[in-house]
Amino acid sequence: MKRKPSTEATAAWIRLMRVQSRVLDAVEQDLKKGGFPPLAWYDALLELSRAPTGEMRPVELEKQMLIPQYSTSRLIDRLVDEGLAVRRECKMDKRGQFVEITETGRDLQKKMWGAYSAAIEKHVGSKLSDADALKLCGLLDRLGCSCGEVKAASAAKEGAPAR
Amino acid sequence: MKRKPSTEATAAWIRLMRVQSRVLDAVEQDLKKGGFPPLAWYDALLELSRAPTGEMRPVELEKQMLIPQYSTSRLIDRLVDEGLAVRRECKMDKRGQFVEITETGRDLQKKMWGAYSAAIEKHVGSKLSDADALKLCGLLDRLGCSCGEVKAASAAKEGAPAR
DNA sequence: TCAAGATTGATGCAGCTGCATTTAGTAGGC
DNA sequence: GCCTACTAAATGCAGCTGCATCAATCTTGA
Repeated sequence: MKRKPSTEATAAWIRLMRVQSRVLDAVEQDLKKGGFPPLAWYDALLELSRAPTGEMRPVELEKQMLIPQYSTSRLIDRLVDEGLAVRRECKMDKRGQFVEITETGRDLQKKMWGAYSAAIEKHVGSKLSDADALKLCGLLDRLGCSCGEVKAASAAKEGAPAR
Repeated sequence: MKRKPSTEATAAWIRLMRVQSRVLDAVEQDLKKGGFPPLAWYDALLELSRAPTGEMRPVELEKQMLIPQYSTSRLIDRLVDEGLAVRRECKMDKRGQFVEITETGRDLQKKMWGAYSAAIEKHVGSKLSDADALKLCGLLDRLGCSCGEVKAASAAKEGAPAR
């Protein structure tokens, strides 16, 4: 069971870890400089804003964002504290609730997309041709442990979820 | 300044974030199941074990691992608490110190490499041919914000640093 | 020689994560 | 109806991260 990975695989692993961390840091840093909250907030706001009614069950949000339950719970807390979302009771299921994005929340999501998209362009787009970006996608997808595909189209218009 | 990135670049960004997080999780999970400490500990032990004298200044460790100063300081605390390293005073510079890996530390590093390398093979190696792994390296390197190259050779023999 | 500035390492604080547990409500079987 | 099993969400605790700051020491230059 030992010394199995090839040097190539190991090198790919190292780069995957290093480069992701560098690029993520750079993007988060750019957002912070713009006075914006962390990326996770953006992801949540984006999901909420995409919901046809503007509201979602925490459970759904959790599935969309691929983060654990407690994490969702606390993220919602923070959004609500900042007035970016509100909790609504769920009459069909009294255990549950709905989370609805506010106008402030929608505004912030849009403003963040400006800074966020600029950061993606700066730290990814400008360093890779479209063809190479596609190649990278293809290779990365093969590593994705059967993680559902992300349609490029869905990300293109209004924002991109991370994680 | 808005809506700049191509859909290809955005898709690459999303996958970079998602896949890295999945793969890292999977590897960390495997290590945890084996009863081992987190990857960061491994990285530190590896750097220390590679030092010709078995000891390093925290500042050097910091530079090697590309983590912030306070993070190094606390990581060393934990290693020392667990008997994996010891602090030694530095006579040339009384502000500073040396950190030396213990035999226990060396043993742990070696044992961890068994589990770690198996995890790399399982989650990366087995999903990519060597040629594709190299392609992936090439593409990722272009995103690396002038981060120093990692020689494949240095990683091959005894372990691979993350981050 | 001595003050100003840089460097080394530690630490208090706040926020976030994971884990386990708790609380509350639902649903199914009998 | 009532007991059990399940699901939705919240929360207490520990550990880790980032940020700012601190104390101690070293270096430099006038």
